[in-house]
Amino acid sequence: MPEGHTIHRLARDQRRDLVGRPVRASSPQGRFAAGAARLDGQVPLATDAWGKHLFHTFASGDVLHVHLGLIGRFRRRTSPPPEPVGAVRLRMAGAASTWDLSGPIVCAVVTPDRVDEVVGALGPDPLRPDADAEAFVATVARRAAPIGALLLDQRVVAGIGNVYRAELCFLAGIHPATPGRDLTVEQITRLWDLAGQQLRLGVRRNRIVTVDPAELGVPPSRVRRADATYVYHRDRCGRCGTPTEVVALAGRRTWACPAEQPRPG
DNA sequence: CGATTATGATTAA
DNA sequence: TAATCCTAATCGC
Repeated sequence: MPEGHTIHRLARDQRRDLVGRPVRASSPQGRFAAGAARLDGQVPLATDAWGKHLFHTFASGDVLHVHLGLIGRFRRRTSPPPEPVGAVRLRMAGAASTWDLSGPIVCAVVTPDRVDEVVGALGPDPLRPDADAEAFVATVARRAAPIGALLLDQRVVAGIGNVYRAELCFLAGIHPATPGRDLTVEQITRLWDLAGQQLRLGVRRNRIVTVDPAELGVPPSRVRRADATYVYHRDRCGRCGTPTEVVALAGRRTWACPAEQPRPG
């Protein structure tokens, strides 16, 4: 679920649902009892996404910092909400909608200074209008690490995860093991542009569909999960049918099409 | 019903 | 590189 598109979509939806009116905060599961008690009754003024980090700034100056990690999830319910389902770390109830958070890797009340620290450690986020594309290009062009590892490194570019890294390399026709410094400026710029396009599509659809739905002849909403990517987690390339190659990069598996992403060298 | 897996990231070794 | 944390869905027996 959670790559950058998920977080930016959540920011947008939760901004509309929660900002400007007091929220009722609670921790049905109990693991965030003190934080929820502190936020209860406070008025969120702004909600912001940076890469995979989500921030809610309250009128008091308190900031709620959430990172979903691998398994974290927000579920929207109608207010007043029904009994929580599963392990709900934080429930934020607004006037018409309630958001239930489970399984986050980070859920904390922090100061604006801490926000600066977190954001300062991130590379440019293609979903932010002010993102510094040049910085991404310059970083990748100088690094010897494989592009498949650099794309997962949040200090290089913020918001890309295991699905998008595989798919972006495929869409650019680049093998993920290619060292960053062996790529041309045009190739790196192409990766940046594709990242922005794909992440924006992800925000709009609220899911990752990197295949061109026209190639499948169905609307995006009816693309099955297993068909939604060209190479990620697939045995065969979704475009040409060639058996995919599995590569371990940055400690995780990624996939490539040997026919359309020739190995470097 | 237990094991495995997952779109993440940090810490220890 | 491996262990670890968070949770829930899915898979195999």
